[in-house]
Amino acid sequence: MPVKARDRLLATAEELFYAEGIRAVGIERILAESGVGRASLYRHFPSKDDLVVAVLEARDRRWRSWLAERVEALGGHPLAVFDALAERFAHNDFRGCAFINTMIESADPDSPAHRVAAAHKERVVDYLEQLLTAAEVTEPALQARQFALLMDGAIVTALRERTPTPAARARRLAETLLTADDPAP
Amino acid sequence: MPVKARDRLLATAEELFYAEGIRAVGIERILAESGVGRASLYRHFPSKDDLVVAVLEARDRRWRSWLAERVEALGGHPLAVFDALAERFAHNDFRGCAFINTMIESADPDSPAHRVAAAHKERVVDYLEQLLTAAEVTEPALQARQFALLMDGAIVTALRERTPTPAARARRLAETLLTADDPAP
DNA sequence: CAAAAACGGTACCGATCAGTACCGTCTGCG
DNA sequence: CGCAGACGGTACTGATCGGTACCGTTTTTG
Repeated sequence: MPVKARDRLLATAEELFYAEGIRAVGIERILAESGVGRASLYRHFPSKDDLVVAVLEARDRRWRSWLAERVEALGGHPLAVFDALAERFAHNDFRGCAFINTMIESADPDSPAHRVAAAHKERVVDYLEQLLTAAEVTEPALQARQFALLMDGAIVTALRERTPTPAARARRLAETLLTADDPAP
Repeated sequence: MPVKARDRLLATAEELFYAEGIRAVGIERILAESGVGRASLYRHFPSKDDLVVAVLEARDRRWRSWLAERVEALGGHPLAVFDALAERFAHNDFRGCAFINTMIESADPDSPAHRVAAAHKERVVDYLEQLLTAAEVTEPALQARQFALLMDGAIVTALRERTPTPAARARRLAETLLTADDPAP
């Protein structure tokens, strides 16, 4: 057990929160499955909410760097984000977007968890805008939001249908978007 | 108090579940805000899960008949579904799609609530296919799933951005979809 | 009109929730 | 080597969870 208690807590909490939901997972479960003592948890995180925020912030960083890495590896084209999504949808432990799930579960928009989740999505939109600007697309800011809408639609649909195909379908939609708006009026 | 206890329970539970989430709302809250006695609740619904299912089934019927009515009133064109969505997004008590929220909150795909929510989405896809078939679109079955993806994407985005604009943006995406695939190879 | 069903209110159940306090032990570092 | 901080384990708190049992009253209905 070379890993520190704090890291084990974050890893266990992230796994359980993603798989079953934040509200559905009690402190007891996290303590049992991580092997961390009760006092140690509250020494690192004053409350469950603080643990939730820490988990989401870590996941935000990891998820976005993963996306950038995959897009890079697939050629750097904006459409590659949908190929990256398809990879994630294929995992059988896929359970949608942790940040969408958090915004839905933590209904209050002013709650810390909700804010962190919303901030993540904005950062993703910013990244998409960078990609689209680099690809010399017209109106990259607007197109980035269209891409984000397609990504979230694909994620929710994949969660519902339990297949990776929505990624390919969203990609086709994004293609028609780019080709249709290329010759601007 | 002309309304029966059962109806008041369904109405109160639906409102609270939608606004704050199923898990976040306890039986106590529903009893207090509906003015129904404890025994009466368990006489009509053996458990909270049964109440949840009954609420979702009622909402499914009402939501789909509302959509059909709005689309009819807006001319019957498939794209009208996005105009209907825009109306819903404008309400300040909009909190996304109750069925998406339920599938996320009730993570287990085999749970009764999750199944009812998934069944609702399938019925919406069926309705979209009818609309697209009537509009003589090529491959209506596939296009219906594309429309559903765009609807869910718009709903999640509207929840995130807290504006009705994602409906218009999803509609534009659907338009390019229809015009691009009209002249099939 | 009277029997029956539906009703609202209250007390209670065991289980679980997040969080606190204190314990003895282990470990890394000066 | 010694000690300070990090650690795991246990016992406990008050609050709340879903659910049961029983109360007397109101409303419906045959």
